Amino acid sequence: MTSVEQDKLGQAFEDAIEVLRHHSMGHLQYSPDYKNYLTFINHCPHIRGNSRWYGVCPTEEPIYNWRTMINSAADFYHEGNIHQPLQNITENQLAESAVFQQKGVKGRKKLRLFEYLQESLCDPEMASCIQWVDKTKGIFQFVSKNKEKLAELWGGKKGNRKTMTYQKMARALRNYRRTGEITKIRRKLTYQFSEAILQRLSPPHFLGKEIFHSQPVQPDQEYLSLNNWNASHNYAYANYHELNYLDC
DNA sequence: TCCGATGGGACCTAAC
DNA sequence: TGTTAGGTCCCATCGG
Repeated sequence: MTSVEQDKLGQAFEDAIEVLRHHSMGHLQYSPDYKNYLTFINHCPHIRGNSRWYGVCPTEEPIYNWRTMINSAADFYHEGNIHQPLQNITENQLAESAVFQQKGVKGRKKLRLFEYLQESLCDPEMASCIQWVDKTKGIFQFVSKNKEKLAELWGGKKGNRKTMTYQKMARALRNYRRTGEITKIRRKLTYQFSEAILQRLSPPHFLGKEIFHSQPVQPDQEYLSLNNWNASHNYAYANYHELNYLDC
């Protein structure tokens, strides 16, 4: 890495720290700085293992659901409203954006399956259908007894003609393997979100700081630690192209 | 052996 | 009109 690149890297990280300071002060904003932070963290896994930076991460959960925030903020970001502080957004706006209003709203993204699963995982009422196995690693499991119910709700949300079944939903999940967004764990009804998806849908501190640790993969480990995800799947998420010049 | 879970090919649909 | 994401159908294999 050249000195110029090092300077850019340092500046990016300083920006990231500044964003986290804003978060810890309760001034939650989705800004390009925060996006840069996500980009930076994703590209520089060695930084994650540096306990020096843990101190800047707030431990308490924010008032708003972080995933909803990110979804909403992403919409505003894409729509060019990046300078609008999130605290100025009404709860209705947040809810509307989180659901993504898949039909008839121009510019809204369709609700994707992994987003629906994330929503369900954060919904206590859905705990009988789907549960976290290891939230920090993004591993979740369908509840055998009620997995069909979850599938039906997903089908209903999509407005499918026919009843969605777990089998069909699992088929859709398998398609995520091609992109690396979700992989199947060699355990019954168990899947794992990719690091990119987790970081897109939730900020690191919301998932717990374990996400930053470099955990050695045990030979008998059935799932990948998040820090080994990219190495295993060579998956470059589209949002992270900005800092490609930084050779972390 | 049974049955649920899993895997995948092929094609279709709808939104963008 | 092409691409993307997901739905649908169907069949094979695996494992408890």
